[in-house]
Amino acid sequence: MDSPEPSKNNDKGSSAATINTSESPQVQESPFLKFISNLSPIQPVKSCHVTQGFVGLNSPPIVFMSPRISCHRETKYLERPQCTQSPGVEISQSDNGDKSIVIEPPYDSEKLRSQLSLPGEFITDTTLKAADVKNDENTRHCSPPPSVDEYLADPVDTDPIYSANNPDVKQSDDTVASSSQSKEITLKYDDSKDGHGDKAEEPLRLSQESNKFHQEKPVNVEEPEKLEEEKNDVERASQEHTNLESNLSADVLETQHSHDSLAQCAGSELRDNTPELMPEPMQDAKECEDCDEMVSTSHLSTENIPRGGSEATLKYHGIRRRCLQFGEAFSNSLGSNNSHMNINAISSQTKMVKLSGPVTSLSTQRCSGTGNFQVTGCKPSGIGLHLNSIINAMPPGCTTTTAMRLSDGLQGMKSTSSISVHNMENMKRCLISSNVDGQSSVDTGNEGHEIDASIAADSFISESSSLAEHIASYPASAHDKRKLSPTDAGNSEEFPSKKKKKTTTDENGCKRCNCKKSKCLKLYCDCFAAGIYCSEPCSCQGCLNREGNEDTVLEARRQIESRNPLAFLPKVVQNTADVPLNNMEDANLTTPSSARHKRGCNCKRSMCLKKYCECYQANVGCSSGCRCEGCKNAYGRKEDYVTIERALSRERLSSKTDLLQIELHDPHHLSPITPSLQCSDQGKEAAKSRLSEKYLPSPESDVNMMLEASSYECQKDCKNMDDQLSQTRDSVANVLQLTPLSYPESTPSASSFSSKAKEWTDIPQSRLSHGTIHQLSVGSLRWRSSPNTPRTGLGETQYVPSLESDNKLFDILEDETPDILKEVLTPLPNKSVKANSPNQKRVSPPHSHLRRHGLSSSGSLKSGRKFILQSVPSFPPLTPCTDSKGKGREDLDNSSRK
DNA sequence: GAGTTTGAAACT
DNA sequence: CAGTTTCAAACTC
Ligand SMILES: [Zn+2]
Ligand SMILES: [Zn+2]
Ligand SMILES: [Zn+2]
Ligand SMILES: [Zn+2]
Ligand SMILES: [Zn+2]
Ligand SMILES: [Zn+2]
Repeated sequence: MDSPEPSKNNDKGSSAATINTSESPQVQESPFLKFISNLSPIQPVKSCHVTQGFVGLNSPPIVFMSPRISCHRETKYLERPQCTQSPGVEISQSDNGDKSIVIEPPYDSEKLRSQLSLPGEFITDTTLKAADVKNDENTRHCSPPPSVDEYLADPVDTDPIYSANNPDVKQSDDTVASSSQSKEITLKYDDSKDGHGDKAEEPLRLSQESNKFHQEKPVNVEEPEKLEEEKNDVERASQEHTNLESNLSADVLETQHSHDSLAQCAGSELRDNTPELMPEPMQDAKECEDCDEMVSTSHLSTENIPRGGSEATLKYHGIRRRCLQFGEAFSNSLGSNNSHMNINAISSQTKMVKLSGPVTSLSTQRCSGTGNFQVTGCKPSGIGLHLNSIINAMPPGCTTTTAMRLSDGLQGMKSTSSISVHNMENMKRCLISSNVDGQSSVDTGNEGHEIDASIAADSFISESSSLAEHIASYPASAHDKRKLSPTDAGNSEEFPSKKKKKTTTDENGCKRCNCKKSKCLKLYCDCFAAGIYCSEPCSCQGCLNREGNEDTVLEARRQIESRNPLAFLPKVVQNTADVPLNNMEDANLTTPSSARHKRGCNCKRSMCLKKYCECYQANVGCSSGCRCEGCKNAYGRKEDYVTIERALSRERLSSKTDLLQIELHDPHHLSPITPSLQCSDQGKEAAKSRLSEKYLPSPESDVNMMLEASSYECQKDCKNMDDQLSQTRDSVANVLQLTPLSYPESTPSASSFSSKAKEWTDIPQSRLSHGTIHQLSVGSLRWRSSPNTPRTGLGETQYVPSLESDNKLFDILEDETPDILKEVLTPLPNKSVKANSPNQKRVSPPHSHLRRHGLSSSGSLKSGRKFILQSVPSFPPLTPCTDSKGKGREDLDNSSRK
């Protein structure tokens, strides 16, 4: 599990810096190499993941059951908060693995594109650091800004987007450091991707090379410093952000255009996430910046700092990547196989985490031995820790975003593996921000750099099975140990400093539990449910969900799992369609829509317009699996979803063969298809976009569950990270802890989980591979073939066999659409909103964005639809997003209700 | 901050 | 599997 040997070697040499060095040397040479380098970080991880991945592949539950690797165990620890890093790592690993194994050229290109596009957005959103700003500027130059809104607009889906986009972002950030170069680099990547596109070789190369580059890029110390300064001026940044955002968005768009497929996937995610991020990020960013600065100054060298910023972005990227990866995997037969592998690994990892709960510490220690230094090792380990850390940071509230965050974190971890303290801090920041919702984007600015690499890596990893390996490696990372040792533990409740917030949301924006009777060992507890240990911010009474009680916690988990094996899996799953390169926007739209709850909600009075609704809280629309009454879910109505599914199913049936052929022959042709979006313009649009994008298939069945369990691991990592930080800077440490230092680790871990979960879901599909693939192709075909299909389909689709429910819905959908449309109409709100909601980071309701996109993007088509498991965090709450998003709908709901 | 509402989780 | 109870968050005031 510790597999990340390579990384370890690097790490051992020296902390973060060493890592960079090790990798950097080779990479720098060519732009391609840079791309690769970005990706590369993942590679090391890959190896690790792969091993794990294989182990855990098949049965997620197994993961819990068998802790193979000590490392895994470490990860198990939930420390959570810092999800960003760890997730990122895992993702990266997964990506790498994928690449190495199968690699699908198309995917890579897409991923890259998506990443690229995302970064810009993130950066803009985050407005975090100067670097970000620079990036933005760069991006501006490169690309036209038009679509910025779109990204921002879709707050909900943002998470996935981030993951996908992040990688790009990171790159951009790095480039930013260099300044102008960033654009070029991204472009280069795209080009390379495009050129190689289909070839597996490229992906592999990328991963390796990317690693080098990653290290190198991060290395750019100069930028980091700048960033720090800028961070100080966070407020300024916020102002700038707006500007940047526009710029970034433009950039992103450009990138996306180049890489249609990737961009699309990422875009959708980004949109969703970004909105969320936007709002909170500002606040978080400020805080984070302070922290970052502190950290950077004390511990991190300039290099690290930049990474930190990037880390945040990375988190998101990781998520995105996952999506992308999955999608890619689906598209390619090989990819599908790989996805399975990854998934398994993930599941195993998660399991490991649980089991390891106790064990974890040991494993982590081992890994941690390498500690910060081990790049590779750290990454993997970091992932585990990340999850925990992330979780800790964002736990309950963050839920939806958490998954994203986690993934991001993992990515970040991976990319930065070497990062050490700065990264950690960054991660935390990121986490926090991410937790908030979209806000994370603010911080992410810096993160973007890392993210790019991590993202790419993630995507690759996911495809191959590398994820597992990566994950395994995690534990090794020192982070876990440190966190654990310190104690995180305890922390939570007692520590005075941090906890201001009894309320669910942490300062960071992360939410914490307030359990009084459940001892935090039941799913009633958000922390426990998220797979993370309770921490400082928690105000729980009689809490047994602490690091020290690993055994107890594991037992509780096992019991619950025995009842419901899916209990700790990610609640939200995404169907991602492989978006054709052409329509990034569409992809974005799709992603958001695609995500849905596995179980669905059972709302009777809330109309799915308030957070009482899990779907809404997770920023996802209701689906056929929901039993809600009078659903008005702002993210998507059940009816709409149903109708779409039906239509799709019909289309599939009718045109499967045709479509398949088409896709095979001309994957790229898709473009024209936009129809669905256009058609859907009105109320139904949203639903269509979702369905179409996603794929109709019932989310549950198709979508796999993500594993959240891993969160514990993350926490450990986070703790370790925290510990380290604390050592170096007490004052800073305090701050971090309060905020959730989960640091980078936390996010990564989360991401890892999410990624894992995704993998799981994917895997089944992959196994089904042919079947799933077909679907994808079909989906794409659908769009292409019948732009109108959605509508027509809807009307006709009623038959749809697959759909269990909901013919009625179908009808209804048509009528209801207006509300949605309204939302859609208001495109800007999301953007504007994001920044604001201080209290919580709410993700602005996706609809507007999505729909906008759908409408605007017109063209997007999704060549293939894949179900991606987004790792939607088990906790939807994480995000702050809810507010903004929720508000719109809520208002409506309220009025409607009474 | 107290009190109410809500729907999931847990239990029967 | 349904019905009920328990629970903690979301929401309201
Ligand atoms: Zn609790
Ligand atoms: Zn708690
Ligand atoms: Zn607790
Ligand atoms: Zn609902
Ligand atoms: Zn629902
Ligand atoms: Zn609903």
